[in-house]
Formats: sequence, C-alpha cells, structure tokens
Amino acid sequence: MSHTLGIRQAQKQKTRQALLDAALGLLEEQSLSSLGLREVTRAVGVAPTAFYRHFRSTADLGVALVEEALGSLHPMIEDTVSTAGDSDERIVRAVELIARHVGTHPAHVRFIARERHGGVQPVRDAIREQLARFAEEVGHALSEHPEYAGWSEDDLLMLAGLYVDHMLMAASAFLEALDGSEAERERVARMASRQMRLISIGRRHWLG
Amino acid sequence: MSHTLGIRQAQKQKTRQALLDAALGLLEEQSLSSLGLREVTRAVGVAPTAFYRHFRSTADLGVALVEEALGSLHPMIEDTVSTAGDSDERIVRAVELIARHVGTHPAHVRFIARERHGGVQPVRDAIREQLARFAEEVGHALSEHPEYAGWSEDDLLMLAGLYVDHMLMAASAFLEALDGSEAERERVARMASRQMRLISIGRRHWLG
DNA sequence: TGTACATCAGTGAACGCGCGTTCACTGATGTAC
DNA sequence: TGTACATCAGTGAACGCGCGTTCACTGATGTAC
Repeated sequence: MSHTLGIRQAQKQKTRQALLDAALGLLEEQSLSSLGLREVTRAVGVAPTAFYRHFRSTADLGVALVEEALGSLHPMIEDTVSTAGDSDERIVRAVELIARHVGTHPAHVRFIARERHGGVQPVRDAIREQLARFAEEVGHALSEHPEYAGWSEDDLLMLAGLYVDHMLMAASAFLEALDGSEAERERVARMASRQMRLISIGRRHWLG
Repeated sequence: MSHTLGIRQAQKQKTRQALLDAALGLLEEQSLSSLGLREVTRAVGVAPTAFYRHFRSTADLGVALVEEALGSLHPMIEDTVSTAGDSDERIVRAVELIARHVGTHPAHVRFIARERHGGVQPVRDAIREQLARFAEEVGHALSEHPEYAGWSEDDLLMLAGLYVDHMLMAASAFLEALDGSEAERERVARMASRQMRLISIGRRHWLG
C-alpha cells in the first residue's frame, strides 16, 4: 500500500469531513447564518482554531456542503430523466427515487431547501449554480428523445426548470412527512405523482 | 375624534410596527435564526428591554411578520383566481400581478421564501398554515368554475397546490431579478407565464 | 373640572456567557541527503 | 537505513465584544371619584 495519500493528508481529510458532518447535523435545527464556528468544533472535539485549517468561515463550509449535497446527484438525475419518458409507471419510479434519496440523505435535502433562499449569499449562489446545471442537463437529456423533435431550446429549458423545481418541491414535502406516518408519506407520493403527471400531460399537448 | 385608541395604545402600536419594520429590513441579509433582539431595538432606537413589551422572542416576532406578509394577501389571490380562467392573457395578468407585488413588497416576499424552510419551527408552521389556506381558497374558487365539474376534491387540491407553489416560485424568481435589468425581469415573466400555460394545458386535458 | 391613585411602555445598569479571531506553540509526519 | 531539518494540523491562552435576560425605576397616560 506504500502511501496512498500520506498519513497527514488522510488525517486532515478525516477532520474536515468530521467538521462537515457535525455542521450538517447542527443545521437541522438552525440556519447557516446562525451557525457558529465554535459550535461546530465543539461537536467534533477539536480546538476552535482548528476550524481555520479547513475553512475560512462557516459560509465557506456551507459552500462545501452544497458540493457534497448536490455534486454527487448529477448521475442519478441524468439517469432518471434519460430512462424515464412519462408513462405513469416512470413517473411513479422517479417519485420513489426522490423519496428514497430523502430517506437516506434527509439532512442534505433539508440543508439545500433551507439555504436555497437562505441568508448567506455565496451559498445561495452555489445552490443556484448547481440547480441551473441540473436544468441544463435535464434539458439536454430531453432533447435527445424523439418526442421533443419540434421543441425550441427555450421551451426545453422552461420544461426542464419546471421538472427541477418540482423535484425539489417533492423532496421538501417528503422531508416534512419523514417523521409522520407511512400513510402520510404515501399521500405525499401520490400528490407529487399526480402533479408530475399533470405537467406531463401539458408537455404532451404543448406544441399542438 | 375624542379617543379612537388612546394615546398609550397608539404609541405602543407605533413602536411595535417600528420593531417589525426594522426586523424585516435586517432580514434582507440574514435569516431569522440569527436575528438578534438587540440588533432590532438598536435599529429602532429603543432600549433592548423594550422588545419584551411586544414580543417574547425573535421567533415570536417572526410569526407576526408572517401574518403581516401573507395575512393581507388572501383577497388579492382570491380575486386573481376567480376572475382568471386560463386564457393566455389571464395568465399574463396573474404573472404581472405577482411581479408588481414583489416590486412593492420585496422584503416581505424574501422573508417568506427564506423562512418557509428556515431554521425557526413556529415560523415555518405559520407559513405552512397560511399557504395551506391559500391552496384551500384557490381550490374552492376553482370548484365554482363550470370547467371543473368532473373534478374530485383531491384533484382540485392537487392543482391548487401546484398553482400556489408555482406562484411562490415565480415570486422568488422575480425577487432575484429585482436588481437586474428590465430585460432580465421580462425574461423571468415570460418563463413563468409559459410554465403556467403548460400547467394550464395539462389541466385542460386532465380528465381525458 | 380637579385630585389622588393605578397602570404600564419604555429605561438603564448589571450579570454571566459564548462568540470570532490572534498568536506563539508543539509534536508528529514528510523530505533531503 | 539513519540523521537533521522543514512542514503544518491541531493546541490553548488571551482579547475585546455583543448577546439575552433580570430588575427596580420613571413618568406619562388612564381612571375613579
């Protein structure tokens, strides 16, 4: 194994990740704009000054959290859009995928929903950029389906934006239902599916 | 005029409103969860302790701001929905109404968008309740149109929720374009109109 | 109308506390020879 | 392999500061007679 990364670098990464994890946990009950640097280091068990070895500020840490929460999502989204047309079962599958992601990464989803319009500009900007990339990717994936042959670039982006917004809305609804009953989550899933189906119907009749 | 309210009550109301206004201003650049009581009183020019004569906490003040921002919006929404079917010109009119409201009350709109998923639970709850009331009212207004004769209660609420979510999304997009160019705002308006038109088309074909 | 007392919005001092940031440091890891 | 020096992630003390909350207060407004 010799030296895959070096002991020092590995330890540094580990501490950095611990800071990110602790921050994400603390952010379940507050906004980034009130998150304290000492709060985070206390949760990890390092000295407050250690924070500066990894981030300039909590805003900087927030931007890193955006990457962590959204950066790895591109493949999943691309996959969902490209395999799914809009038959009912495909829509149900997409909604299930969202539900599952919210179930496995609730804190990440909450963070994005909360800070998308939150009080820290660099973080808002980072989220906006990632969501715009999603919309572009979705638009591009759609453009390769024959059903969108007559669509203008503009209309494709418009529809892609609608899908991305709706995906986030559904995720946020699932989040609120996470501590509720199974029936409650089922209700959210059916509502999201029907809304997406209505959008699909509109899409199908858009040009005609 | 004798005594419409009493000097004492009138002065108290005035201070209370000044606290609300100052808080709303300070919240343009941070989240409620980091808003300090002393910050607010300093901006108004009263002693920190005066705050407690009006609110238990900044969370309590936040709930009052929700009432101020959304409470007065019910008539406007009801009016928009009941007069507007979904011809293109009606949609454009509705989007214009949203744009105008964002232009005249930007801080209120920002506050709602920010705290809807923000870090202060009582405020999130108050916003959720108001938006649910909007959805109910929109659903009820729709149900009185003959075009929705065959619609189930559930489907009406689903569509109403879609409209309310989309209204907020459009408002938030206008907010981001407020400091931009006129052309930028025009682009946002056209995008929002087209998305709403697509939803309308889906609605028209919903029952088959 | 005038007087005596009650109310209560806003004051100002004081408290203990946690904050972000600085600085010189330590000691394990890395590197050059 | 061994040695001497460089690097640098994490430390711990110290700082000045603003925070939320308490308390007894003041003095204008309200009320009872």
